[in-house]
Amino acid sequence: MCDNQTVKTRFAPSPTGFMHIGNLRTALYAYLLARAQGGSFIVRIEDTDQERLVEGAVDVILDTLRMTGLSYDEGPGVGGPNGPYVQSERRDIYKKYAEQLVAQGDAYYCFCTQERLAALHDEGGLGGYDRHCRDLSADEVAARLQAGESYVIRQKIPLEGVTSYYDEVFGEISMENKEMQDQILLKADGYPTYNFAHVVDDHLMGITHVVRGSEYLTSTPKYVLLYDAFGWERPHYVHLPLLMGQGPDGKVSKLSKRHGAVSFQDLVNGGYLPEAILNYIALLGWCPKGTNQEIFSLAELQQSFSLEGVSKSPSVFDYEKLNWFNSEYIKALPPEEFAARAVPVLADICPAGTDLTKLAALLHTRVITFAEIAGKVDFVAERLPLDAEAYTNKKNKTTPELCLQILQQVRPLLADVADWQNDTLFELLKQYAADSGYKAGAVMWAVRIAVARKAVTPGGATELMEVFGREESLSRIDLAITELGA
RNA sequence: GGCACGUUGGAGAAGGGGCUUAACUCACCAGCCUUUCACGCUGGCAUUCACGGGUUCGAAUCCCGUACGUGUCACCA
Repeated sequence: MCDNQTVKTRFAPSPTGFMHIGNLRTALYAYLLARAQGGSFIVRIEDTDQERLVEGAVDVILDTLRMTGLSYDEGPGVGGPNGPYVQSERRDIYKKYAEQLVAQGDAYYCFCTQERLAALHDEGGLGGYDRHCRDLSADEVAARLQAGESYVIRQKIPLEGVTSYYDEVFGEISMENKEMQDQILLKADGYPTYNFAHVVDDHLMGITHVVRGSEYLTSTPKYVLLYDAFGWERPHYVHLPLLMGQGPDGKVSKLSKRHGAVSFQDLVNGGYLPEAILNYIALLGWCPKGTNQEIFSLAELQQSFSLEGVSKSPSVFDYEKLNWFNSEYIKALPPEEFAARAVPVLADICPAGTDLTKLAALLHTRVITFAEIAGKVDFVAERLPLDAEAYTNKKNKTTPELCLQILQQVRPLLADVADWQNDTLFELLKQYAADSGYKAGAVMWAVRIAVARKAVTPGGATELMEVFGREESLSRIDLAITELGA
């Protein structure tokens, strides 16, 4: 074990084009584990699958880390003493180590064709590779290599015995060697597989804690065998419970696209704040000790994070709870900041003369995501078609007829208001209600419906009039009177 | 199918032999506040910890089995 070293973790994503939320959480935990103890955190790009390369995918990953504040000490863009940090640029390294393993007798050349492998799979089913080339003679191997035959290098797994390792969250994990395949280390195209490359790199880069999803829990014995074969010190393993999604049928499975927006960028585009997303996923599979706190900044997470709080059981990603976090973060935004983000959106859809700052203020406590804004102010952007029945309200006992009357009486009063402000308007209507004997609620209802032309609005009658401004407000009331009168 | 891991309310979860008549949060429901909605506030929401045995004076907590779920068995990571 390596207790005296400082912790060094890594995030090693494949550039697949988007940042899966589960991946982000893995990155977060790896980051937190290192930072909580003053250790370092590095990023490595695992692009050994040439067929799955996606243009610009690395930038997506790096942008996400930047937006979430997960800073790294070594990696693409920042460099470091253990580079390069992109696996496709390290091919010579893997080849060298793979050959070393062959020389030691812990790996072997395999010349089996893909067709043979496929046939094996078709007939036998679940047996896997039959180790056909495991015991080829040295001469035969040399000859076939000489002849230029295509080959891969496979790991020579012991036929008997048990391999176990200790996982920091799941505990002791044991696996019978006979359950393991002689997995491919080096592919025919010269690239290493994940199974091999990550072991070599983690060792060379000095990684002390391997943090990754629990889908690797049962393949880790194979990796441990590799460390042992090289005589390298094994790292600590930290497998994280899976992130699940719940389908419409109620069934849960590994969170994937069929469950909706599952990438960081999808969520951001959906109006979620990076801090809210990060905060939420931090709590999926981890719970702080001795506190019920739920709102955490990245800095606070760094302070509180520890492995003991990591759970073993998978957790279901819940958009409702994410919504709650997001609305909390939005409410916590200073008004100016909220306005700075909302006003540009509003400016695009609202007519000139609208008080956008006031509108933004009304929206501040009523919005769950920024993406919702447009839908909430549609009534400002245009005069919505309005059914007279909208004037009927049970609680305030209003009817279209009553509202017409109120509007007709209130309209000249409003026209005389010099100071077109919420407070002034509100006092005026209240006074009118007192004078006329109508319930204040009824008056407000009539005016609000007339002005907004919508049943549910962000803000009350006079708040909305302030947003609309005098001219538009009176004009809308006139329209309402005409419509109700007809 | 083999192997591995998991199982506390609709979701996230605390609790890890007596302090639990099982915290807290989301969702949901009811009420209050109120210029609709939202915000905010108050209260409700598992007599029970997948099930069955066992250990113990005592179990959600320890042991065994069963069921269910998920993951994994690629020249993908």
